[in-house]
Amino acid sequence: MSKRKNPFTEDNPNHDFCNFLMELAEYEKNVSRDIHKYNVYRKAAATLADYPSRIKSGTEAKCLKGIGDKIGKKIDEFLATGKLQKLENIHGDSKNEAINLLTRVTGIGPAKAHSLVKEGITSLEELNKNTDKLTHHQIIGLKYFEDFEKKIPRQEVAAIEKLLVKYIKNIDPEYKISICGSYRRGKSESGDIDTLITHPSWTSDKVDKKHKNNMLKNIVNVLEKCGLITDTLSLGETKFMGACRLDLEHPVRRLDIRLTPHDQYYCSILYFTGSDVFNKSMRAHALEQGFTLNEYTLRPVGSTGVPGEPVEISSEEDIFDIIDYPYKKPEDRNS
DNA sequence: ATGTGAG
DNA sequence: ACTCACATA
Repeated sequence: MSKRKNPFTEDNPNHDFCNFLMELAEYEKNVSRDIHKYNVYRKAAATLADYPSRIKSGTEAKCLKGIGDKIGKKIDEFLATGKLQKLENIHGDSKNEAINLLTRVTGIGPAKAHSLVKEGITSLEELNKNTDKLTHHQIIGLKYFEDFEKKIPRQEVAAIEKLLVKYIKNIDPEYKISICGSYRRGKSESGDIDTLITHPSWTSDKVDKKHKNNMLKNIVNVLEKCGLITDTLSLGETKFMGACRLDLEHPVRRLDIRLTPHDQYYCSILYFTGSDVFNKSMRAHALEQGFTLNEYTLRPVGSTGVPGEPVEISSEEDIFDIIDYPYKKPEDRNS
């Protein structure tokens, strides 16, 4: 997923409160470097997003978990004036605006943004003149700044998927390829392309490091040769992060490829299909049934709390069955 | 080894 | 929450 900020776009009755709380959260994380305040604001926004009716006052809000005096006051101010002075002041400060801008470049986080601003680099133009201060990842992020913020239409992801499958199966038809994320959940637009690949010959019990090493590198090499992959942000044994493009008529898109052991493929697919909220509730359900579920495996949890050996899984449905959770098609996992 | 960043 | 990759030291 891309650098998105506000998951509360739903038509919930308190969505304007959620918005300003998330703005305050971003400010605390990126500018104040205060991760605790960031978490406090996010928690408050999350509880308000869950609340089914419109909040009428700060006092009412304070009854909710995660909302205290300070946030209650802010809700009152917002109800009375339609804005927050604190936020107005933040937006009026060009240093804050610069940090918020720079942070939108992939690879630049709060720490790097601060050091750049301290050196007087506050715009993309300035950044372009100072690429010597950037890592490779950050340079690519800058190069495609506009493209990377564009949403990807579903049919374009489908076209890229077709090419990925064609080229990779051409290396070895036994590769299994699936694009997860919001695309698999049926969304009409995606932020990036999250690809999972496995091969029956590679399972987690085989610690065949050299072989594994070359598998992903080979795939990336081929995709580069045919012009689909345009840039590499990072490339390890199991994870590629980079950029691709359907053709010259289309923007450059963020592409991630993960190579997963064959016996862990379905847990990975489940995990990377999301949504985050769905994953959380499914993992919670698994725990109630005495299992622990993660990106790799489903394991029974003994009375001692120590996880046992992974359960053998041969489809996504298996996972639902074993923990007795009603099967949900990817399209129904959006919350 | 440690910090930063991504997902 | 947790893992991975990369840069720097």
